[in-house]
Amino acid sequence: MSNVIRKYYNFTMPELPEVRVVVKALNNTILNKKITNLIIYKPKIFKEFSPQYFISILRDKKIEKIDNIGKHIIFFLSEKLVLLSHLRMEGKYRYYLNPPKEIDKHLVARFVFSDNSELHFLDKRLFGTYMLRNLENYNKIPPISLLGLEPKDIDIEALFKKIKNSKMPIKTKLLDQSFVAGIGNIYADEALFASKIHPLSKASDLSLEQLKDIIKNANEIMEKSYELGGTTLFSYESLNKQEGKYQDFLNIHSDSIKKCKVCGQKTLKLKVNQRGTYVCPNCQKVY
DNA sequence: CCCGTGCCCTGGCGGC
DNA sequence: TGCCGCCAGGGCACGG
Repeated sequence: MSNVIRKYYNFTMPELPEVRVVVKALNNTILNKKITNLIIYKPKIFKEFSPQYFISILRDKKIEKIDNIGKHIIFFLSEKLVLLSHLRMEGKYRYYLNPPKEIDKHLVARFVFSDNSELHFLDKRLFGTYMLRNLENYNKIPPISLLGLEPKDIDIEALFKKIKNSKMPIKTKLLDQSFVAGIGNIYADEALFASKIHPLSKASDLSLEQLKDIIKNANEIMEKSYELGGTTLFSYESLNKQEGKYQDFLNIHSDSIKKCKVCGQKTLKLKVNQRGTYVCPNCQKVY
């Protein structure tokens, strides 16, 4: 089988539970603080406007609320300003009451607050993004307007209509944020494993019941992960390096899981849509 | 419209 | 030990 990958890597990125953990921590930390300065070290991730514009418009704004839609972190600021933050693979936040003098080499930007505490954004690969929006338009234009609903909110019947004619593998659909928001590579694998459905199953070949099962499992798995502080492998950390505990509960998406926890047979690592994909070929059937 | 491919970016790893 | 080149991936642009 040509799509069996023999090299093993352990990478993970923040998905919906991890983003929710970060948002919760931010709400507990920087709410109502006023930004007095923004210091940008890596301008590349500030999109659509110049870094200077970000600095000038964010200065003196108060952080009124932080929320997320799918994997996007949304900072609601005073004067109807909205700042979108996407962590992508390796973006992370750290908060300092007393900021260190030494600058981390991966430091992208420092938000300096009026009490002299600071929120730092770090990103090893500079895949993260910042975008500016306002309260009126932030959910009416991309990227937020393109997002589907999160598994907990989604209408399964409507979702089923979308895959009726889709020849794509079900895993590819689960990773499509306009189909369902928040599922990434780990939880797509975990949800499909829990549902005993092979990731390469053609989306149109699944029944309504099977789709219902996948979304229900995805929601339950991500909810449990959120309660445990998310999955920490290598790349992800919540605010201030706090680690999640869900990695202990992963059933398939890990290089260290060599044998299926259910049937004991050897697990496989495949590529689906360019994404590393873990599967139990015995438990997970191709439809 | 739907789908597949390639790009972005750089740390870390395999290979020598 | 050190250096080189490849690989990881979420979202988007682009082309068929």
